Amino acid sequence: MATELHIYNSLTRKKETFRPLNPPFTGLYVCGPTVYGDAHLGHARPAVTFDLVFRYLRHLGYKVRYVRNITDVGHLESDADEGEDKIAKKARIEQLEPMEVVQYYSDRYHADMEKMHVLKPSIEPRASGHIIEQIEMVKAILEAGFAYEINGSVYFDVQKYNQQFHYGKLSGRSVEEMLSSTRDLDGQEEKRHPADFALWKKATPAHIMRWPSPWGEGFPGWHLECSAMSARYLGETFDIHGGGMDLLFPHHECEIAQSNATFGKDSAQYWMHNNMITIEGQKMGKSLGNFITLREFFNGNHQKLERAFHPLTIRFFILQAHYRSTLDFSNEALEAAEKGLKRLWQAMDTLNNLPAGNASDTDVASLADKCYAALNDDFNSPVTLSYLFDTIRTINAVKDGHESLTQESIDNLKQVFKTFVIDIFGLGEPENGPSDNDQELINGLMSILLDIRQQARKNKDWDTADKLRDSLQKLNITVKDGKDGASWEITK
RNA sequence: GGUCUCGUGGCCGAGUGGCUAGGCGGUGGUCUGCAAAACCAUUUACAGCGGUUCGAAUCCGCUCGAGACCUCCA
Repeated sequence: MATELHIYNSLTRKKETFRPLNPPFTGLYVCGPTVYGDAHLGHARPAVTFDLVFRYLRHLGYKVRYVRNITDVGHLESDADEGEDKIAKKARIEQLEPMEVVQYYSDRYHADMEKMHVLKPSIEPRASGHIIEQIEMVKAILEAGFAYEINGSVYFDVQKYNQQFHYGKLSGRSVEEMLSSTRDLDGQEEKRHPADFALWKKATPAHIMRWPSPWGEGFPGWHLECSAMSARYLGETFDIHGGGMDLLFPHHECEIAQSNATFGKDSAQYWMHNNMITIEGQKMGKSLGNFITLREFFNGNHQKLERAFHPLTIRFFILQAHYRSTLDFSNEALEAAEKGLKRLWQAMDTLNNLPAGNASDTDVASLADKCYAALNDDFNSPVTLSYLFDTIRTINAVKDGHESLTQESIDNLKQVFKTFVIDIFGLGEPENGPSDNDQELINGLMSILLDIRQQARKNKDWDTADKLRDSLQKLNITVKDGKDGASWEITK
């Protein structure tokens, strides 16, 4: 049973015991979104994955500084010189100021994240706010001799770097391979080597987002921002760097190179990569155009969606798979997730009203240990959930009088469920219903209606009873007849 | 073409040398005026072929299939 946290490190390709550099402080950096469109399901994966990491580390007592950037500049359409900045392109199309685009989509991103119970990071820096840091880093790399300037742009000299360091250590590639396999792209004649990448790009006259620099007006390269901002807020070396698997190469490989070129050492100890979400067996991504935005999931407004799904269903769906596995989207899978989540919520409800017995038939004390062991094993959320679901069977058995639990056991379970479901998994049932006053009123009215219906049922006046039930159903209120009278629930 | 990952029951998904996660669906049942909901029980599996082993879904090899990265992508 793992009592210490183990993390799969992409850099070493194995699970390692987590040992922060300066406990209890822990630094976590995750590559955030480029805000030029609404976030889609794929974006939810790293957000939820690293939200779990953030929550769990905090739960374990670490003082976590979680930095997740917003890319608002420097992210080119292609790596070639002629590439257009994604933000600027969107701004041009929509006739907006680039920062207007950034603000608009950042706000929407935040709203989506909040609905999915993704906690805000400790710091959410924007690339455009750290131009100075990036210029300083370019200077340092130039001084160290690992970059060259040409026509107002600065490129990282991969070959030279590779003589002293290992370019490709993260992605398992060699520079020689890259030479032979790199495709020919237009506009690369400036580079000395196809694998070289831009640290600073000269702005063409048409380029809107530009800043002065020692090399003339331009803008920073995409890979640079994460290196500069992580160093700024977490130091030259820090604990965990996360992101999607598709960023492993070249983005993270370049980050490692930049850090080594600047500071002579790797930035992050542990590299974590979440796997992709697929749709019909293929990666869901911007370039393939097969993505469904989170908003579309929330309102059901997409051709491929049979209906809307609650934000927390999306969250549960993601947590039900291990973060390093691909996860295939389908309506059926989401419906299954929705029902599973409901079962979880219902059990927690049941737990609050469970009658205590004199003895416990089932040992529930080990539940917490098992859950911790699963999470300590590289954040294995699906196994943790399976333990909780096993326990739900016991909870229901107690409710039905088939088994019994002592008050102590029940309190223990309440604590464990709260800890894991709400605190760590962030799956607390939302109370987005009416305010307390309104709720009291509704409860009172419902109680009157159900009384009337009960009376009708007693009189075998099925017409009245069913009419009441059907009318309430139209208001999305489901009446459930049970042994001890009827209960109701607002569905939707 | 290169690098890598993966192929688990109707579906989604864990596990990873022996003790058959879990969810959803299906089926049977409890409850019920009926229904719904809920609950209980139950069902089928490890792509194929070889090898290692007392024993493999789990290790090795091959075959077939899928995907990711190599270009922007979470």
